[in-house]
Amino acid sequence: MSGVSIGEAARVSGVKVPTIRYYEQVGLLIEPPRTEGNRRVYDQACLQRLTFIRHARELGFEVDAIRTLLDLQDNPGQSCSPADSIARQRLQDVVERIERLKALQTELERMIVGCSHGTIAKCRVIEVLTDHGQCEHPTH
Amino acid sequence: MSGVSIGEAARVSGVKVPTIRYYEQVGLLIEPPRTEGNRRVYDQACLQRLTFIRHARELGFEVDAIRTLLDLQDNPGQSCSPADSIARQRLQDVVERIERLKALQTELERMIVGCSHGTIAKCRVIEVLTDHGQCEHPTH
DNA sequence: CTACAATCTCTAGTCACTAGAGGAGCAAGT
DNA sequence: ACTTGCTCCTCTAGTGACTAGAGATTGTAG
Repeated sequence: MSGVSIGEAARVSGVKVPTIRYYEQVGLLIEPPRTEGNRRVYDQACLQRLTFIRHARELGFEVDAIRTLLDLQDNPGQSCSPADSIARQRLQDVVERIERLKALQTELERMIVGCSHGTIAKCRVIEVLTDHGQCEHPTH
Repeated sequence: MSGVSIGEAARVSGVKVPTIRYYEQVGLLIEPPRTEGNRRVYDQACLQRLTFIRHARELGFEVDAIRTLLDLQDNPGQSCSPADSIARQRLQDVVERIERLKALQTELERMIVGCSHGTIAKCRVIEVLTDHGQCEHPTH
């Protein structure tokens, strides 16, 4: 017992049905056993794995990184430093992205606040986009 | 005079050569005139348009939004409120993304700090990913 | 028995490029 | 004139992580 259909697996894990099939296709999930009628049957371990994947994806880990993390999870005796470094790499990524987005936020706000809501001819939004010299952030 | 090659246009605008051709293909740029030897020739207006596109892309506007912004720029008599609302939409997007990334940052930091650098069996990174209940942020 | 939902496989589409093949044009040096 | 090497041309296919849809089959509730 305790085998569930793909639909049920989707409901439980929060991963959509086609996405589950996709994960199987790209090798994140091993091919599950089938019923006589050729339907996939998922057991508890598989469901956990799915939840793991969903969670990791939500944290922005790439599928490739997740593959490595899953490999590590499957071999609990190893050093966890690869997992640690993947997570650190991801954190650095996130921090950098936040920085860049904050710069964008500033610039967008300047554009919008400066707009006097008249015609395009005097639109600050268009103007800033046209003339890059008006940017305060030299990052781009 | 004043017509430049695609390579020169790329250098001036900061948009790569294949990307320029791509923009032409998807209709952001009109097809430029050609030399006898079939090479594209860009004039000043085209270069400005390219810079406009690059800048807008750097601010994260989608190609579709840029199409609209370019249309607006071409008709300067109109109200600028569509441009304004595209920019506001984009700003909201950015702000939301920052929020989400900050939550991720927190969670990644908790994962990493909690890791005692032993084996996978005790790895906090893997543990948190496996057991979603350990998340503080209920957003996912 | 008959709807209807859920599942199956397969292909193609998304976005904004990027990479590469295979060929032609062009400018400078020998 | 010739060669070297750069730029340019078109075209197709690949990226990541799915998503959408067609068309067929299976399972289930009334």
